[in-house]
Amino acid sequence: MNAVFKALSDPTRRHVLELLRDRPMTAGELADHFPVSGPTMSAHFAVLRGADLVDVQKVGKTVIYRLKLSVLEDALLGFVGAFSAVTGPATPAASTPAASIKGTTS
Amino acid sequence: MNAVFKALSDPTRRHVLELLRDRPMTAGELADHFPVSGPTMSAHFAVLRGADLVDVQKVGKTVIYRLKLSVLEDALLGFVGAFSAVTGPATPAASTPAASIKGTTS
DNA sequence: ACTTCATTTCGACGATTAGCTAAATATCAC
DNA sequence: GTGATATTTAGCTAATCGTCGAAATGAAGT
Repeated sequence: MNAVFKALSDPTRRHVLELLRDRPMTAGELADHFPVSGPTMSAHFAVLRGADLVDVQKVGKTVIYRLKLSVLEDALLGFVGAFSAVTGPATPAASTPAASIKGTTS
Repeated sequence: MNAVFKALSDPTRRHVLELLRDRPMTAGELADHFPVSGPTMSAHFAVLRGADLVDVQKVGKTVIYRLKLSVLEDALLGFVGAFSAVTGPATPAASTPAASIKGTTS
Protein backbone atom coordinates (compact mmCIF):
# COMPACT_ATOMS: atom_id res chain seq x y z
CA MET A 1 0.00 0.00 0.00
CA ASN A 2 2.90 2.23 0.66
CA ALA A 3 4.04 1.61 -2.89
CA VAL A 4 0.67 2.74 -4.18
CA PHE A 5 0.80 6.04 -2.33
CA LYS A 6 4.38 6.48 -3.41
CA ALA A 7 3.38 5.91 -7.02
CA LEU A 8 0.47 8.30 -6.66
CA SER A 9 2.67 11.07 -5.31
CA ASP A 10 3.82 12.03 -8.79
CA PRO A 11 1.49 14.03 -11.06
CA THR A 12 2.77 12.35 -14.21
CA ARG A 13 2.02 8.92 -12.84
CA ARG A 14 -1.43 9.95 -11.69
CA HIS A 15 -2.09 11.29 -15.15
CA VAL A 16 -0.93 8.03 -16.69
CA LEU A 17 -3.45 6.18 -14.56
CA GLU A 18 -6.17 8.57 -15.67
CA LEU A 19 -5.31 7.92 -19.29
CA LEU A 20 -5.40 4.21 -18.59
CA ARG A 21 -8.80 4.62 -17.03
CA ASP A 22 -10.40 4.99 -20.46
CA ARG A 23 -8.53 2.29 -22.29
CA PRO A 24 -5.37 0.24 -22.24
CA MET A 25 -2.54 1.96 -24.03
CA THR A 26 0.94 1.17 -25.21
CA ALA A 27 3.99 2.69 -23.58
CA GLY A 28 4.63 4.93 -26.57
CA GLU A 29 1.03 6.01 -26.78
CA LEU A 30 1.11 7.03 -23.13
CA ALA A 31 4.46 8.71 -23.52
CA ASP A 32 3.08 10.90 -26.31
CA HIS A 33 0.94 12.67 -23.73
CA PHE A 34 3.90 13.92 -21.76
CA PRO A 35 6.79 16.29 -22.47
CA VAL A 36 9.41 14.00 -21.02
CA SER A 37 11.78 11.51 -22.57
CA GLY A 38 10.98 7.88 -23.23
CA PRO A 39 13.34 6.55 -20.59
CA THR A 40 11.79 8.86 -18.03
CA MET A 41 8.35 7.54 -18.88
CA SER A 42 9.70 4.02 -18.71
CA ALA A 43 10.87 4.73 -15.19
CA HIS A 44 7.41 5.96 -14.27
CA PHE A 45 5.93 2.80 -15.71
CA ALA A 46 8.31 0.77 -13.58
CA VAL A 47 7.07 2.53 -10.47
CA LEU A 48 3.47 1.85 -11.42
CA ARG A 49 4.34 -1.80 -12.02
CA GLY A 50 6.11 -1.92 -8.67
CA ALA A 51 2.92 -0.71 -7.02
CA ASP A 52 1.00 -3.33 -8.97
CA LEU A 53 -1.21 -0.60 -10.35
CA VAL A 54 -0.88 -1.74 -13.93
CA ASP A 55 -0.85 -4.93 -15.91
CA VAL A 56 1.69 -5.38 -18.63
CA GLN A 57 1.21 -7.27 -21.85
CA LYS A 58 3.81 -7.51 -24.50
CA VAL A 59 2.38 -7.55 -27.99
CA GLY A 60 4.83 -7.58 -30.82
CA LYS A 61 7.21 -4.75 -30.34
CA THR A 62 4.86 -2.79 -28.19
CA VAL A 63 3.95 -3.07 -24.54
CA ILE A 64 0.37 -2.58 -23.52
CA TYR A 65 -0.34 -1.12 -20.11
CA ARG A 66 -3.65 -1.77 -18.46
CA LEU A 67 -4.98 -0.24 -15.25
CA LYS A 68 -5.58 -2.51 -12.28
CA LEU A 69 -8.51 -0.66 -10.87
CA SER A 70 -9.04 -2.92 -7.89
CA VAL A 71 -5.57 -2.25 -6.55
CA LEU A 72 -6.09 1.48 -6.84
CA GLU A 73 -9.45 1.23 -5.13
CA ASP A 74 -8.31 -1.07 -2.38
CA ALA A 75 -5.53 1.27 -1.38
CA LEU A 76 -7.35 4.57 -1.61
CA LEU A 77 -10.78 3.52 -0.48
CA GLY A 78 -9.27 1.35 2.20
CA PHE A 79 -7.37 4.29 3.56
CA VAL A 80 -10.16 6.84 3.33
CA GLY A 81 -12.58 4.24 4.57
CA ALA A 82 -10.77 4.04 7.84
CA PHE A 83 -11.63 7.70 8.32
CA SER A 84 -15.10 8.25 7.03
CA ALA A 85 -16.68 4.78 7.05
CA VAL A 86 -19.04 5.68 4.23
CA THR A 87 -16.38 4.81 1.76
CA GLY A 88 -15.42 1.97 4.02
CA PRO A 89 -13.64 -1.35 3.46
CA ALA A 90 -16.67 -3.25 2.17
CA THR A 91 -19.53 -0.85 2.22
CA PRO A 92 -20.01 0.82 -1.17
CA ALA A 93 -23.41 2.27 -0.43
CA ALA A 94 -23.50 3.09 3.22
CA SER A 95 -25.98 5.43 4.80
CA THR A 96 -23.70 7.61 6.86
CA PRO A 97 -22.82 10.77 4.99
CA ALA A 98 -19.24 11.76 5.18
CA ALA A 99 -20.32 15.21 6.22
CA SER A 100 -21.46 13.95 9.57
CA ILE A 101 -17.96 13.25 10.70
CA LYS A 102 -16.61 16.25 12.42
CA GLY A 103 -13.72 17.21 14.60
CA THR A 104 -14.27 15.35 17.80
CA THR A 105 -15.25 17.41 20.74
CA SER A 106 -14.21 14.80 23.25
CA MET B 1 -4.47 18.12 -4.61
CA ASN B 2 -0.93 17.39 -5.56
CA ALA B 3 0.12 18.51 -2.11
CA VAL B 4 -2.28 16.06 -0.55
CA PHE B 5 -0.89 13.11 -2.47
CA LYS B 6 2.60 14.30 -1.71
CA ALA B 7 1.78 14.46 1.98
CA LEU B 8 0.20 11.03 1.83
CA SER B 9 3.27 9.47 0.25
CA ASP B 10 5.02 9.18 3.60
CA PRO B 11 4.00 6.43 6.05
CA THR B 12 4.70 8.55 9.09
CA ARG B 13 2.40 11.30 7.85
CA ARG B 14 -0.33 8.85 6.99
CA HIS B 15 -0.05 7.44 10.48
CA VAL B 16 -0.29 10.90 11.96
CA LEU B 17 -3.54 11.42 10.10
CA GLU B 18 -4.83 8.12 11.40
CA LEU B 19 -4.03 9.16 14.94
CA LEU B 20 -5.79 12.45 14.31
CA ARG B 21 -8.81 10.57 13.05
CA ASP B 22 -9.73 9.62 16.60
CA ARG B 23 -9.09 12.91 18.29
CA PRO B 24 -7.14 16.13 18.00
CA MET B 25 -3.69 15.85 19.50
CA THR B 26 -0.81 18.09 20.40
CA ALA B 27 2.45 17.99 18.47
CA GLY B 28 4.25 16.33 21.34
CA GLU B 29 1.51 13.81 21.87
CA LEU B 30 1.69 12.84 18.23
CA ALA B 31 5.46 12.77 18.28
CA ASP B 32 5.40 10.26 21.12
CA HIS B 33 4.03 7.70 18.71
CA PHE B 34 7.07 7.80 16.46
CA PRO B 35 10.72 6.93 16.87
CA VAL B 36 11.95 10.08 15.19
CA SER B 37 13.19 13.40 16.55
CA GLY B 38 11.02 16.39 17.32
CA PRO B 39 12.32 18.48 14.45
CA THR B 40 11.60 15.64 12.06
CA MET B 41 8.04 15.41 13.30
CA SER B 42 7.71 19.16 13.05
CA ALA B 43 8.75 18.91 9.41
CA HIS B 44 6.09 16.29 8.81
CA PHE B 45 3.52 18.54 10.43
CA ALA B 46 4.58 21.34 8.13
CA VAL B 47 3.94 19.16 5.10
CA LEU B 48 0.50 18.24 6.42
CA ARG B 49 -0.24 21.91 7.00
CA GLY B 50 0.98 22.69 3.51
CA ALA B 51 -1.51 20.20 2.13
CA ASP B 52 -4.20 21.78 4.30
CA LEU B 53 -4.87 18.39 5.82
CA VAL B 54 -4.75 19.66 9.39
CA ASP B 55 -5.93 22.58 11.42
CA VAL B 56 -3.60 24.15 13.91
CA GLN B 57 -4.54 25.72 17.18
CA LYS B 58 -2.05 27.14 19.58
CA VAL B 59 -3.02 26.65 23.21
CA GLY B 60 -0.56 27.85 25.77
CA LYS B 61 2.76 26.33 24.97
CA THR B 62 1.28 23.44 23.06
CA VAL B 63 0.00 23.20 19.52
CA ILE B 64 -3.10 21.20 18.81
CA TYR B 65 -3.43 19.48 15.47
CA ARG B 66 -6.83 18.58 14.14
CA LEU B 67 -7.65 16.55 11.03
CA LYS B 68 -9.44 18.26 8.17
CA LEU B 69 -11.40 15.28 6.96
CA SER B 70 -13.10 17.00 4.07
CA VAL B 71 -9.83 17.90 2.45
CA LEU B 72 -8.66 14.31 2.70
CA GLU B 73 -11.92 13.06 1.29
CA ASP B 74 -12.14 15.56 -1.51
CA ALA B 75 -8.71 14.64 -2.77
CA LEU B 76 -8.88 10.87 -2.44
CA LEU B 77 -12.53 10.27 -3.24
CA GLY B 78 -12.35 12.81 -6.00
CA PHE B 79 -9.45 11.00 -7.57
CA VAL B 80 -10.81 7.49 -7.17
CA GLY B 81 -14.21 8.70 -8.18
CA ALA B 82 -12.92 9.59 -11.58
CA PHE B 83 -12.07 5.95 -12.08
CA SER B 84 -14.90 3.94 -10.68
CA ALA B 85 -18.41 5.23 -11.09
CA VAL B 86 -19.55 3.39 -7.97
CA THR B 87 -17.29 5.35 -5.73
CA GLY B 88 -17.45 8.52 -7.67
CA PRO B 89 -19.87 11.06 -9.11
CA ALA B 90 -23.02 9.70 -7.55
CA THR B 91 -23.27 6.91 -5.05
CA PRO B 92 -26.43 4.89 -5.74
CA ALA B 93 -27.93 5.14 -2.31
CA ALA B 94 -26.07 7.91 -0.59
CA SER B 95 -24.71 11.23 -1.65
CA THR B 96 -21.67 12.47 0.14
CA PRO B 97 -20.47 16.01 -0.36
CA ALA B 98 -17.01 14.75 -1.03
CA ALA B 99 -18.18 12.30 -3.62
CA SER B 100 -20.12 14.74 -5.69
CA ILE B 101 -17.18 15.87 -7.64
CA LYS B 102 -15.75 14.73 -10.89
CA GLY B 103 -16.81 15.18 -14.37
CA THR B 104 -14.38 14.58 -17.10
CA THR B 105 -10.75 14.54 -16.37
CA SER B 106 -7.95 15.14 -18.82
C1' DA C 1 14.39 37.92 35.38
C1' DC C 2 15.35 33.16 35.08
C1' DT C 3 14.21 28.56 34.19
C1' DT C 4 11.54 25.00 32.11
C1' DC C 5 8.75 23.00 28.69
C1' DA C 6 6.74 22.63 23.80
C1' DT C 7 7.54 23.44 19.31
C1' DT C 8 9.71 25.28 15.33
C1' DT C 9 13.67 27.02 12.54
C1' DC C 10 18.36 26.47 10.94
C1' DG C 11 22.03 24.15 8.69
C1' DA C 12 23.86 20.02 7.32
C1' DC C 13 23.96 15.16 5.91
C1' DG C 14 22.90 10.79 3.23
C1' DA C 15 19.25 8.68 0.51
C1' DT C 16 15.94 8.88 -2.90
C1' DT C 17 13.94 10.67 -7.13
C1' DA C 18 12.93 12.64 -11.70
C1' DG C 19 15.18 13.92 -15.43
C1' DC C 20 18.54 13.39 -19.31
C1' DT C 21 21.61 11.01 -23.16
C1' DA C 22 23.52 6.96 -24.92
C1' DA C 23 23.42 2.18 -25.37
C1' DA C 24 21.16 -2.31 -25.08
C1' DT C 25 17.32 -5.49 -26.11
C1' DA C 26 13.49 -7.22 -28.69
C1' DT C 27 10.50 -7.54 -32.60
C1' DC C 28 9.09 -6.78 -37.07
C1' DA C 29 9.82 -5.96 -42.26
C1' DC C 30 12.82 -6.44 -45.88
C1' DG D 1 21.35 -10.61 -41.82
C1' DT D 2 20.25 -5.43 -42.08
C1' DG D 3 17.56 -1.74 -40.83
C1' DA D 4 13.79 0.46 -38.51
C1' DT D 5 10.79 0.81 -34.48
C1' DA D 6 9.42 0.25 -29.45
C1' DT D 7 10.84 -0.06 -24.97
C1' DT D 8 14.01 -0.74 -21.31
C1' DT D 9 18.61 -0.53 -19.00
C1' DA D 10 22.79 1.94 -17.68
C1' DG D 11 25.09 5.80 -16.06
C1' DC D 12 24.91 10.36 -14.73
C1' DT D 13 23.28 14.98 -12.63
C1' DA D 14 20.39 18.07 -10.02
C1' DA D 15 16.75 18.58 -6.98
C1' DT D 16 14.00 16.99 -3.29
C1' DC D 17 13.33 14.46 1.02
C1' DG D 18 13.68 12.53 5.63
C1' DT D 19 16.57 12.84 9.20
C1' DC D 20 19.50 14.79 12.77
C1' DG D 21 21.60 18.09 16.55
C1' DA D 22 21.83 22.75 17.90
C1' DA D 23 19.78 26.96 18.37
C1' DA D 24 15.71 30.03 18.38
C1' DT D 25 10.95 31.19 19.72
C1' DG D 26 7.12 31.44 22.85
C1' DA D 27 4.52 30.69 26.86
C1' DA D 28 4.15 29.45 31.49
C1' DG D 29 5.87 28.94 36.46
C1' DT D 30 9.02 30.23 40.00
